Amino acid sequence: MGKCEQCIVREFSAIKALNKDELLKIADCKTSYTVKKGETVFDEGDALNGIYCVKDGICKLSKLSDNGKDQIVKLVKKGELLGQRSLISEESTNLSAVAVEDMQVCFIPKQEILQFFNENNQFSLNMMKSVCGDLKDADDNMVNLAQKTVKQRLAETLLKLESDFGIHEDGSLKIQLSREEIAGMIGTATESCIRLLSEFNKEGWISLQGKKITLSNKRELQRLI
Amino acid sequence: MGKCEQCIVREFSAIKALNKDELLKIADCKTSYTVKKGETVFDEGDALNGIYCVKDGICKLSKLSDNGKDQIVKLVKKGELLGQRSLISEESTNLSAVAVEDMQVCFIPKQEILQFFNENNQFSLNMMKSVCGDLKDADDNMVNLAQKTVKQRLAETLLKLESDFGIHEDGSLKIQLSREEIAGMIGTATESCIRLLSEFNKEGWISLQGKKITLSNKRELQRLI
DNA sequence: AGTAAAATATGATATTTGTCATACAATTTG
DNA sequence: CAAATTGTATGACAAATATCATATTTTACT
Repeated sequence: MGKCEQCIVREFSAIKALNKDELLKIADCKTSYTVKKGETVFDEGDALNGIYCVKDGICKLSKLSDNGKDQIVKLVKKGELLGQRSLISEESTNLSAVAVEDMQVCFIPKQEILQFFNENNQFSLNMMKSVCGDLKDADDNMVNLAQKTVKQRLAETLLKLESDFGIHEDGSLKIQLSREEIAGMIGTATESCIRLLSEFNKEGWISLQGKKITLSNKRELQRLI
Repeated sequence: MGKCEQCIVREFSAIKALNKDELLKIADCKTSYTVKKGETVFDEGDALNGIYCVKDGICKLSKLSDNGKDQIVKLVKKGELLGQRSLISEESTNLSAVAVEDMQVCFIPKQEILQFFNENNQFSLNMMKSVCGDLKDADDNMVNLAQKTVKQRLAETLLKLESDFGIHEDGSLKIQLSREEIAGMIGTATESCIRLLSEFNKEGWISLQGKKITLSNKRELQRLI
């Protein structure tokens, strides 16, 4: 079993507030495993018995709408935690978590976390900050969905994907999402998303090579927003 | 200065975790005042030096979009706190708070709250739960904005206004919002909102008498969603 | 490699929603 | 109380977006 003390992503979440002893306690009770691209970490409505620490990879948090479409609420990357809201609220999850690329995750049982809440104020405060950050993002997203056009949202999402997840040496976005997933992020029909990507491509703002997307004119994309 | 110990809304928020002494401390440093309908509690971008406890009345939390429209993110009522996110994140507010009806609010300085975070775990936990509740609502809202039609969102909003704020003896919604505000909640143009309200009225699902709205066929409204 | 399945692309069309114009009603103000 | 302002209502039209149909390309699978 890996030592949390030496885990690279230790510093990226509320966990950074834990001391040596506390980290040893986690290392002792955690379960590490791999989640392949497309596999589910948890499903909407599941009762979680703990939280997940994402050691590597990316997953999407999404919610199935009545019309059968999956709305992506957030992309979670290396270093972040999964399932805090559900644990804190003592409710089943309201979102599904599905790997967008192969992941390594560690599951930490509920009771450990609850104990840290009681014993380590900085841990609680960090967790609060993290949830507050999510809330701010969600509010911003709401305003975008309500008030901006699909075109604007697509441009904004592309820029955000680049700044959040970076680019390959060839300049293309590191994160690879299907057209359907991108549509699910911006809240539109898959066909509309494809159509607009084609349009952006024709305008020369982006270039498409299969699934690869390269932002070739960020200034113009920015101007759209 | 009023005693927080005897305040009716004490039980409705994270504050319920505070003991007698802690309540006395708040009572000692808080500032109570009135905010008239239409007046601002704080503006987007303001740096807050504390949080507000809503003793009476309702306010809207909204964000101004680039297109000049105000998107309402949440309605805050009696008993709830205002400005927690900003305080916890140590950031300026991302939302404006404007009274929808006359309010009585108490301002509690930042340092008091931060001290409670350090000394009272249950208070921290309650606050976390409250923020998590907001996050869940925001996620649900995002999905609705992204995947449902304006008609569905209007029906849902009307039903929610009734269940959250109740009705008068004559059956009409207790909370009175302008058409523009309702439009700002569901994320649509004011004219579209007015048009749909007229349509609902003609269908006999609601009845309109001036600003008063009565839900006369909730089953049909529910069916729309 | 060859076939099936899935993802991407694009056209045609329908529907939804926004915008602009204008009228009317209600409310505020002097 | 009258005038002015603001809010509500409705029509006509334009724009944005969804839906359905159908290719085409890519990927997955023996």
